Amino acid sequence: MKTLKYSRQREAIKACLMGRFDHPTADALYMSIRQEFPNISLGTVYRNLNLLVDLGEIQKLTFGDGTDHFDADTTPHYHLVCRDCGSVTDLRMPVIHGLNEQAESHCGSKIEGHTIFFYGTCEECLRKAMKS
Amino acid sequence: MKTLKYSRQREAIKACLMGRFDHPTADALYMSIRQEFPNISLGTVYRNLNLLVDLGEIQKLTFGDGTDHFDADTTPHYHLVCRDCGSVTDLRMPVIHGLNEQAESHCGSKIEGHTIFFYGTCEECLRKAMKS
DNA sequence: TATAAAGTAGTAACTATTACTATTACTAAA
DNA sequence: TTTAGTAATAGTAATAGTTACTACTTTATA
Repeated sequence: MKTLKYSRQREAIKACLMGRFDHPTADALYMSIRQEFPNISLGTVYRNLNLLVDLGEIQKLTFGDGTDHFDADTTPHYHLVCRDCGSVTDLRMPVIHGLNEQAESHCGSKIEGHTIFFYGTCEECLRKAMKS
Repeated sequence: MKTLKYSRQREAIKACLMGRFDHPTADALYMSIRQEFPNISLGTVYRNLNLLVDLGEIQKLTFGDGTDHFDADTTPHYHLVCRDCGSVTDLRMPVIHGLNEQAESHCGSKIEGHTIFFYGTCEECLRKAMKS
């Protein structure tokens, strides 16, 4: 089996993601990290992000804007996607208790997890719309 | 403004999607429709699917397997994605009442809708796993 | 240190999707 | 019914996001 070996790039990627709460895409993260590692490769960013997802240290968010986003917070929580500006924000709402079990009771499948994405207009865009 | 004009291809795409419940991708649908329209173009399938989505006649499902799936059922319902075989099935579970409002009460945003995807193992894959 | 294995940068390749363009099909009015 | 106007199509090229490949570098171990 392949044993994981330390890499400065991977640590930087992880640290960078942990330091921001805007659920960046691989490319957005790449842009930030280039300030520290000017010639890091986009492929390295993708490879490490996927590796960290496989290790369960971060999670990938896919919701239909055409690109994957990443989140360093792996505790269960839900997201709001703004239809105006495309931003992704955490909802400070408690997770729905027993939802997997509830769904399972309606079918013969084994359910292990779920995702919820809410769609609407974020606070900032609402404020902007007010002003104009 | 552009007025919608009848097209046999669009009707066939819509009819084909309404006739199946496996939430096909654009390409899967293209394969079926080619039996009726041997030289329909994949671009035509994509364009019409997106048009039908914009008209609210079908919905697009994006959940992280890399390709979009389509569903002729636009009434609110939730989906199960099988991690084994990749199939997408409808859950016969009632929608969670007042969930958008509940989420809205936890933030200053305007929420208009949500999607839920459950992940696990579908009935068929469970059965197969039993046997082996 | 020397060696083996994992990781990287840079680039090419791939996949899903959209855009473009010349031609065809639909629709409504004459 | 023709005809004129416009939407839709087939076929192909282009794009975006992501993954794969390869020669070289870094890390871990003895």
